[in-house]
Amino acid sequence: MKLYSKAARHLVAVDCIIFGYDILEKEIKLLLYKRSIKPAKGKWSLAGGFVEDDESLDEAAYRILRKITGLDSVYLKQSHAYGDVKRDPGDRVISVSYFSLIALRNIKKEIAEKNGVHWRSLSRLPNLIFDHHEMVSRALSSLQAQVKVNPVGFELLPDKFTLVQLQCLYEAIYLRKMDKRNFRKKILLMNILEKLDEKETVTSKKGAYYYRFHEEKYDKLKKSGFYFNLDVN
Amino acid sequence: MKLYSKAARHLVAVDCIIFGYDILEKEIKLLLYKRSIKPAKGKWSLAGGFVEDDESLDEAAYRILRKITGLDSVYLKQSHAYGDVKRDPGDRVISVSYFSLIALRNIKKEIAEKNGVHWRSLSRLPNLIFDHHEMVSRALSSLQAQVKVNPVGFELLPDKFTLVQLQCLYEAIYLRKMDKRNFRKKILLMNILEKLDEKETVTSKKGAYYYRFHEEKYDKLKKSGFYFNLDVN
DNA sequence: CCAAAAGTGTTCGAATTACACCCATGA
DNA sequence: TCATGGGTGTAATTCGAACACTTTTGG
Repeated sequence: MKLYSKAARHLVAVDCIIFGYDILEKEIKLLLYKRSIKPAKGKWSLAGGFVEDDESLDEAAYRILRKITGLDSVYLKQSHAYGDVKRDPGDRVISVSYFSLIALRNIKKEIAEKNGVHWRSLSRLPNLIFDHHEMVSRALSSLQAQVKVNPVGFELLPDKFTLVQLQCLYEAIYLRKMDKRNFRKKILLMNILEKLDEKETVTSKKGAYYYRFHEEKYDKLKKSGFYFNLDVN
Repeated sequence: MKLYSKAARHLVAVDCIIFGYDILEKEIKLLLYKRSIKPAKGKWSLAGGFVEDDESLDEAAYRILRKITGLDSVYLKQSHAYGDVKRDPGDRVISVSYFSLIALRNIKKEIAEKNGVHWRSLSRLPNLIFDHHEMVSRALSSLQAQVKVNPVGFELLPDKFTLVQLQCLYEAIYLRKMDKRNFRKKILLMNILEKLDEKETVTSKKGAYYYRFHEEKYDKLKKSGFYFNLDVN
């Protein structure tokens, strides 16, 4: 049905802020690519695309994410809608931003490189087109708020990770150091991690035990009124 | 410029979740109106409208708010974008929701009634069209999160208010009772309220002192690293 | 004088912070 | 054997929760 025929129609895009965590460099990275169309062709940009007639906003975001990363089931959350009339010099485009968390290693290199995408450290971003910097900083705030209150940080890590790695991830997200003993105490007391027998022996001689996020435990706890909260000095 | 000529164009609307606080009934109310166009003509709806070519999303939301309430400078914050293909049976419409806080008394009755709008208690809402219920519940969550961390609750009260009124407002937002002594202790210790000499003597014989939100104090404190936090048992 | 609402402090327990040394191991 | 990173516990403090009586005054 087309009952609103007189109203204006707009180009609507989605832009994806794709966060990854580099476990070696201990840095949050962003997936950027060099824009292939005019205007601002060749400039650094978030991954984005126009919303089609037959897809929802969420579906559009997934489509773009899948196309660029080759990944299927990833954490994806709407962040904010940007609607300034002149935000895109190419035309009036309303854009809804999404942020996504992916484990760096999972991304298929070939697909990524074929699409001309690159991981760039959050702390040394190049200039981005349009209002993409604003999108990033808003998404980072959302990310910081999210990981405090939901166990989504694990999305950025491999299945098996050490407590040191987990802490480094949180430090990278919050841009500050945390106390090792307090951090470990808090996360372990939650009882949502499973300690494995295996050790990670690359970064230290002694080796650090691997842990795994135990989703069933977490779901059960959550149902019985438990709230994840990882907020340490 | 029109550089993206091949992409699909969409109707984009904004819908406003307008919260008011009824200081007498101690209830949060929502400004609803009876839809005047097909489909769902005559059904209860949020205040909304299509985004024009020459206005941003924020501007569109302000325009609608102004038209419906006659008010100019109100608290308005983007909440979420809704993009399901079939969310509106009239046509494919992408809608960005905004929530707004206004002091009930400020609204100009004539304008409101001329527009056929009505305040409805949040706890006994009628059926709303489309996905407007979801918009409301998401906006309520945002409101709850906001008033915890920012002094925006005052937007829902008159300039002068008593501590009892402030507490009742918080209780209405959180849907639970709070401890009187702890509440007062916490808000007063923040040192962002100004106690007036005047008393409110309608609801009690003794009378309750009026307070005012002292914005300058708050701004100063905020600059020096203070964080508003009103989270009481 | 009494009903009704405003106003006021203290105690207890839990959570958060601060803090420094031993352990295991490969080179 | 020693350098490197992993792992651990306790004391002090702060913060949040629970809780009940006095005050004022109009009718």
